[in-house]
Amino acid sequence: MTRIGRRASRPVREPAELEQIPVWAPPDDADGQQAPDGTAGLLAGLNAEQRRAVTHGDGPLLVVAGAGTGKTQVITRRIAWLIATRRARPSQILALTFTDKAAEEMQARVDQLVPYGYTDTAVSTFHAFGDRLIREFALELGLPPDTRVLSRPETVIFMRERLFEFELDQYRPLGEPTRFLGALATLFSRCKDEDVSPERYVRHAMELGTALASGEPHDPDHPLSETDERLAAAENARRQLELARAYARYQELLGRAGLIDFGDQVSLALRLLRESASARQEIQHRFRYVLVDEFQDTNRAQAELVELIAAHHGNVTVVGDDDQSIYKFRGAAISNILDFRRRHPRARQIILRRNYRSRAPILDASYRLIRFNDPDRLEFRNGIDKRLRPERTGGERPVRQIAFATGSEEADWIAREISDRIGKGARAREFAILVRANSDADPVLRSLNMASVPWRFSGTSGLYARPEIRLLLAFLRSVADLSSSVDVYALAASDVYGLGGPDLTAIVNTARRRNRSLWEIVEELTRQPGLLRLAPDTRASLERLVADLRRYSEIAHEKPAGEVLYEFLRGSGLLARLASAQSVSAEEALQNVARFFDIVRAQSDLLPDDRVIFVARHLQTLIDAGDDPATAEIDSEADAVAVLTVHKAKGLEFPVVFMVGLVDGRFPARTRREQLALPVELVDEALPEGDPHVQEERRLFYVGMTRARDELVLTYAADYGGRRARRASQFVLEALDVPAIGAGVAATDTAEAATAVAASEGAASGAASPPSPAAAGARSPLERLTSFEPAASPAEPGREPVEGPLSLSFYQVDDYLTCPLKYKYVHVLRVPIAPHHSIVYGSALHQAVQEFHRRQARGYVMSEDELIAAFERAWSNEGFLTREHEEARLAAGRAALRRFREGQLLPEAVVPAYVEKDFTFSLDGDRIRGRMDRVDVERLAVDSADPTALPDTPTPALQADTTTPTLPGLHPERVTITDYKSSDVRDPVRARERARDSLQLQIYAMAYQAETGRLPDALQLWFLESGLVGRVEVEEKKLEKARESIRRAAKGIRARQFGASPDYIACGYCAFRDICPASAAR
DNA sequence: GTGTAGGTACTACAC
DNA sequence: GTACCTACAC
Repeated sequence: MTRIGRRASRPVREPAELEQIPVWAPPDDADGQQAPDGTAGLLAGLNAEQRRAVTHGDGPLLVVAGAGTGKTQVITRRIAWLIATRRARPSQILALTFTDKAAEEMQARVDQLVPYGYTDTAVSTFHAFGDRLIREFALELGLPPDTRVLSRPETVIFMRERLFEFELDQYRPLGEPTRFLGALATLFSRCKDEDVSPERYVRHAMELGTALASGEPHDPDHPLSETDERLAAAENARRQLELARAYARYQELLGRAGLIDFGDQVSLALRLLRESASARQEIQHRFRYVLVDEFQDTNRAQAELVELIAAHHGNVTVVGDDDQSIYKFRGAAISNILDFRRRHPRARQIILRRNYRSRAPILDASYRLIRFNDPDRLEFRNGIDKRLRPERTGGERPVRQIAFATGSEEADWIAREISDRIGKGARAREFAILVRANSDADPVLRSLNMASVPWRFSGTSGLYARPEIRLLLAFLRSVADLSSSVDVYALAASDVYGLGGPDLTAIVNTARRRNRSLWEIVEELTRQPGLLRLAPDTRASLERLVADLRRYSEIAHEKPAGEVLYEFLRGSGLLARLASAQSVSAEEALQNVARFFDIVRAQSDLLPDDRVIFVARHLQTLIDAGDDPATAEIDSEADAVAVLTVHKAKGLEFPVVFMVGLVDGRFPARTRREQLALPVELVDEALPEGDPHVQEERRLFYVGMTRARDELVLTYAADYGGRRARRASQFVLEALDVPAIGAGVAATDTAEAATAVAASEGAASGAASPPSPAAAGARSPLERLTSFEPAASPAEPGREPVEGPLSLSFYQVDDYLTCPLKYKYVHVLRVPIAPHHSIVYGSALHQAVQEFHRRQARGYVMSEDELIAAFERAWSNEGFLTREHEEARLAAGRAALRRFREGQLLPEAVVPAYVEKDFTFSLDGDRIRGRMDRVDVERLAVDSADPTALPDTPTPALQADTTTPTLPGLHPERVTITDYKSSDVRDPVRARERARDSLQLQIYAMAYQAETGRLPDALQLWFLESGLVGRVEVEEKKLEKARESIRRAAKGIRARQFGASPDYIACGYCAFRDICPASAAR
């Protein structure tokens, strides 16, 4: 399509001038036929249905446009047609899309069809459109004219800064007050998607409470008893009210600050149309035609907005395909499209069936698959036929499924296959590899690298995780706070200074031993070289590190953060190194650095002060709030294999598509409940008859399949590193119409995988014959990959295994088992870390309780004031989020101690036999040491000697009976070991589970046995905040498991194996996550 | 059937 | 940490 006409010099006209607009004649049809209204060119090349859709006159129109049917053509040509036939001036047309990218593309196409000067049609995203309305009518909405829009991470920071202005209890645990902020932000955003106002949410929550009070009759079939059901309902009502009020407060605080969030861009526009009659009239009058792309992905609020704008004239065209609705998780209401005709009985419906993209076998398989979503499909519900008819015929290849033994074989095979075909003349850009989740791409990318196949991966995050950016962040944090040893350590150990080995260990250990920060020690070392014996090159690097940090700290007071950062990049030689390296990775790193600079600049602009100390802190808060931009992508036009998620692939097409990792649990992904879900009563969406999650996953699979033009390959493996063999995705079976082949689908080696390929290619349906299950007996790759094998990670280079006995505390064992690298940071390198508020709180509580017990042993009962004074003496104000947070924790601690003291004053309370009891015992020649909080030794009455008869309370109702004679074979006393916990456990079941799984308690049991020759009877965790106690009996089986864990840790520590074992959760809580090269956090 | 232990995954994307 | 599933014991 070529551009025609020239930009009109005339200004935009008022509606009254409409009739004077000169008729713009589009180019004629190629065959010379001219339509009477001069629009033939616009209709050229369209099929009959498309033409009908484009030339639909007034009134509602639903265009059901399946994959590859020319949907965008229809919308853009319809816009051009409406203009060309003078049904509307360009500015009277509103076209709405979801993404900026889609809006841009559509605008470009409209520009090609309509001459310059006529293209002031509003092609924009819902959000951009809403934003424009909000600003135009800011006065009506009571907003300042310069309202700023907060991104999601920014809303989290906004709430964090005002955390104690919310009335929260359940959703602001003091041990981790920010824990639910992300979930709250999601919930509030979902409310806006679903057009639920704070008032409505609060009303709903109140009604839950009233319904409870008025007493609904108990359903005898309900699984819970009447009492339990009432309790659960009351708890739910309470929580919902807490959430609803938090939502109302959030809106109130935003309003007060003159800010809005993304959700508001639509919901406020909606409110404007609802509440201001004049604004409504004006807007309805302004837009005579409304067109919506991807209508199946609109949420409730967006659909409502469209309805209101078009309510007056009903000129609304929606284009979509219910089978491609894949954004339910962000509010897409498939009922919008399913119910369109019910809401608009006069609506015309046009179905586009001709598919210009895919060959017949691909369409057949896709259709077979999607039919499994019946009856919850438009086709079934409205009794229509929307099966796609292939326009591209000939040269068909069957859809293939290929099974592999392992994920790496799967990835290798694909890489080799693509590489071979490129060798035979294919272009890399003809291939796409679709994954369900971004993380599924890693093995594929590795294999493509190995096969030297160029690729581009469109991840949407990961910038801050890049090593070059982590280094810059560590630098900024170091300069902002020289006492941050973790960051100074990361900087020292980086390539820039190259420190390491025993010298660095010695330096760090000195810092820890002398209770000083790493910076203080390195700084002292340059002034007093005699402090430690160090290698000359270590000394030189240290001098440089200290001089640099001094210099940068100095200029950081004068210059903005961006300049300091640039100085570092230049001064350290990093910039030169990256710029001169001729590798793709260096180029990428450079671009990532550039991107990071943009962020530093943009965020600096928002702050009242743009110097490092403020910018560094702000950036960290932003990262903690979940900000995670994409990494740089070099040359998106390059000839490379596209590796992308199915979501990202929507709207694209490729000659050859591989869908990988197609196993149960990955695709379909397993269902996960939202952390805080909007109550179903507030969601105005009819439930489908089938499983909504599986249906959405099936639609996603359908979208993936229909990206393929000529060839589609579905692959999966039995072994993705887990212990269990994986089963093929049900979707593969549905699409290819093969019976389920159950577990053990994988071939045992690549030769067999190749057989599977051959079998697939021969079969008409493209189905593979099920390969034989993995050979039994021998250790499977599954086991080899996942079993914890210290030998798997190499010992520290240049270090001999530790000779002689180790001395280990429980914390050392526990840290090693969590992650060997964490063990190294904490116990070998001993990098000093800033105290966490939970540690401050826990240790103050402990100290107060222990003092109470010590005095108690001497016959003195501390008064409440004395106990609390002891608590406050042990307090330190480090690590708390805010002053309010610290106050809240202090108050919680005082309350816990009062409760604790009262329990101890009851007549049946037990006076502990030992407190703070140190121990050491030997296990396989290693020394295990530690300290027990509390040991109780109770004399038992004979008839109470059955320990299982004891109640689960912290103060067992037992009478000490000194006259009871000792019976042979029976312990006349009952020994209980207690560990006090300050963590927030409010559920007795949880308390017991925690005790059951506690390695610490098992170690205490062993220690007691080693010292006294007998095992204790019970072990318990005492949660001071709730007063709950989780208790377990001692069992040999558990003890042996605990010994096994200790041995495993000891073996690894002895061999100096400190390879990281990154874990999603453990990394998230690790103090070293910001500097750890292996961190899996975020 | 019920309880326990062990294994697994902690999305997808955008304004 | 935790929700959920499966296998297995009783």
